[in-house]
Amino acid sequence: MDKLTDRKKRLLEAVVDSYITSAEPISSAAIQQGYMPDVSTATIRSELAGLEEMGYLVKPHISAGRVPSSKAYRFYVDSLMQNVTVQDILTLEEEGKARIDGVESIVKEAVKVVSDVTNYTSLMVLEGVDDLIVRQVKLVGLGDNTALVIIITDGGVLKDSVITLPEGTDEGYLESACSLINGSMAGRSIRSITGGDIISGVEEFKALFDQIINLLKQYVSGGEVYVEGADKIFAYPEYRDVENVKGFLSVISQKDKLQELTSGDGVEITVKIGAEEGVKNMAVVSAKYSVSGRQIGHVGVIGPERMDYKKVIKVLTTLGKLSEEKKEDGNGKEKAGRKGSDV
Amino acid sequence: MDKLTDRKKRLLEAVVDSYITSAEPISSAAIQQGYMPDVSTATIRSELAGLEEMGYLVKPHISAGRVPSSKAYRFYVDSLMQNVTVQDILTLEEEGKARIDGVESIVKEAVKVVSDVTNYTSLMVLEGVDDLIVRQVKLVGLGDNTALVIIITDGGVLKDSVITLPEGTDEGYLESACSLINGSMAGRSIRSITGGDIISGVEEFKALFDQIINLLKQYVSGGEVYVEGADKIFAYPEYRDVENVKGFLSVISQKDKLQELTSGDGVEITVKIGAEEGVKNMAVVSAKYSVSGRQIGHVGVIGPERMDYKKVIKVLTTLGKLSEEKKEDGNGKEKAGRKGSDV
DNA sequence: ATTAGCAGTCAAGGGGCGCGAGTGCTAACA
DNA sequence: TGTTAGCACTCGCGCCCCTTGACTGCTAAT
Repeated sequence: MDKLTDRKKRLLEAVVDSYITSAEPISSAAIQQGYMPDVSTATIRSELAGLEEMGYLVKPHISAGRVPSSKAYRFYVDSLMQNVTVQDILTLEEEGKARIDGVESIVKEAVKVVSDVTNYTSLMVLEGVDDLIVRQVKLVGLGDNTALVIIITDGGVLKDSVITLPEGTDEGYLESACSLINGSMAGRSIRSITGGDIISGVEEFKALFDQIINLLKQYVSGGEVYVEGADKIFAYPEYRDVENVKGFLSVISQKDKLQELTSGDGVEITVKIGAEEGVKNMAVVSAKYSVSGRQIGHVGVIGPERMDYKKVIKVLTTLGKLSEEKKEDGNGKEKAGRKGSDV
Repeated sequence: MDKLTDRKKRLLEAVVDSYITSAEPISSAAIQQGYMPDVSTATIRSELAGLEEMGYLVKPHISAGRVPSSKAYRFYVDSLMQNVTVQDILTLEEEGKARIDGVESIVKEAVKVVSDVTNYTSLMVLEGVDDLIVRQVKLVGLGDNTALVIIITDGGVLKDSVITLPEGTDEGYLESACSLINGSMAGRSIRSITGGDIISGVEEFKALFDQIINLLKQYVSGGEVYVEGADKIFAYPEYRDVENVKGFLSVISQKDKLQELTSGDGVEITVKIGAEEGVKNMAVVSAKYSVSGRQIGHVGVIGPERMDYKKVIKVLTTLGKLSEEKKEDGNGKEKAGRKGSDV
């Protein structure tokens, strides 16, 4: 009685499936009608009792139908994951026409699309980018002993930052500093630069080096987060209860929490379900997200535990594949040759 | 009976004041106790009846105390605004030590401080920046017929963008394009550049010009929005009701709505209260926000209609003054000379 | 192993009731 | 004329009780 028989599995899927659409406790009769017309409700009941004992199902109260536990959802998505393949490519055209505008706007568009297509609140968590290769560092004097640092990497330009220079420096100083910096940083990854083994040979530039390395460190910690469609949550009846909304809002306002939730170590798709995974009465599905073949973060969806996992996983998988394909593809619309690898 | 007598005014303020802290209907007895021990509750009642008739007060039901209407709040803040002066500078030290990191992180810090100090959800709406002066435009070739455009203005660097070049261009092309572009754009405001009167004299560079102007246009539409402390809202009992939370969440997820709500034309402090102003059961207080003497957007606070306007207005005013003072000050903490500094 | 039938359980919804907070009105008073 | 005390009235709220109906678990027969 400890093992999931085949029928129990089908039953379990039936319960989860129904509950995902109805959001109300599922009775034995309902299952019989919708899924297993050839066995009696009594049989179903006894099977359900078994599943309940195993912790897959829960009864809100003794005379109510069954509701899936987190464990049930877990089972459900796990069995779902087994046949995840790149199926019919969903109409994510929008993402296809990836704009010229640099990472930020692509990301914004993507997160919007995900939210619209799935009808859940969607997330984009950009992560620290410590494996970017620094291509070039530029210093632009701004007068008043300040200069703008522009760090160009193979993944785009790190955002603007101003540093201060020692008293009384001139353009010449900037130029020599610049070439010195490029000499020791260009071509290396951010990780290795911030690793600490880089020292300006020249005492005069030490402070400058330190400032730039600090900037880089800051970027590494990264963690921009975009949330789209937060109000979509009210489409789901569980959010008539303020407590749940509270939990939801609290999660999506904590950037670090989101970061943690969406980061599956290396896995393509991560699914976190329920309180044990830090999201009471909620679920978070997330996938790696890449632009131009480089992984820059994770896209995700957050919603009720009875999320439409099928749909969500499909959408995220598709998006993931799309964004990865670009690697081969250059960033042009035509894919002739590899004449134009990444940006 | 159509005019607000002096006593009525005091009474009105008393009601709003109490309600702001208690969130419960105010009875005549409560007012007598806390504000006017020298008149009887009966008198107060008859006065309140008058105020109610004038539309300042509302009774949830016939045997309940009074609750302020939006009109009452409006009166309240208006009378408040008359004695807004720079009072005791609040401990906004955090803002003082404005970091080196450029606008973005200053803004993030500011919005966080506002939320923490006021204990409301705070907003920062960055606006289109069409009066920035373009200082310099740089083109950095990236190979593969693409180039990075870096537009340096007196307000910082506009974000990274990649453009495509005509086939078969080389460094020389970039260089001459660059100087041509700078020749016609440097020193001018974004508004005037996008105004449309700039044309590349040379046919060869026309496409390039157009792309850059398009980029600028995009920036002008601007509208970055930061929201901090969204979950603080649950500290206030009106948000036990899901409907209100719904309204709240819906407002803070609409960037354009936030933009509209916080933009008071030229006014230092804007206060929008209630449904007539687009925020049912809520209020939004906002102020201009400047960095280094340049106005870059608006900070604001959103919360229940019975917001602690005194506190909020004080905080925002102070922050506004602080950020404007920098204009005079250079951008350093010590104001000796203009020797530079910042950090 | 499955089924029909039956008794048991309990959430949800509705009506009735008493309490108490707070009002409006009226008549008396300064 | 403005203020006050007193009183009757109103109505939301919480409480209890009841009924209904949707389920289940159990048992005995197939």
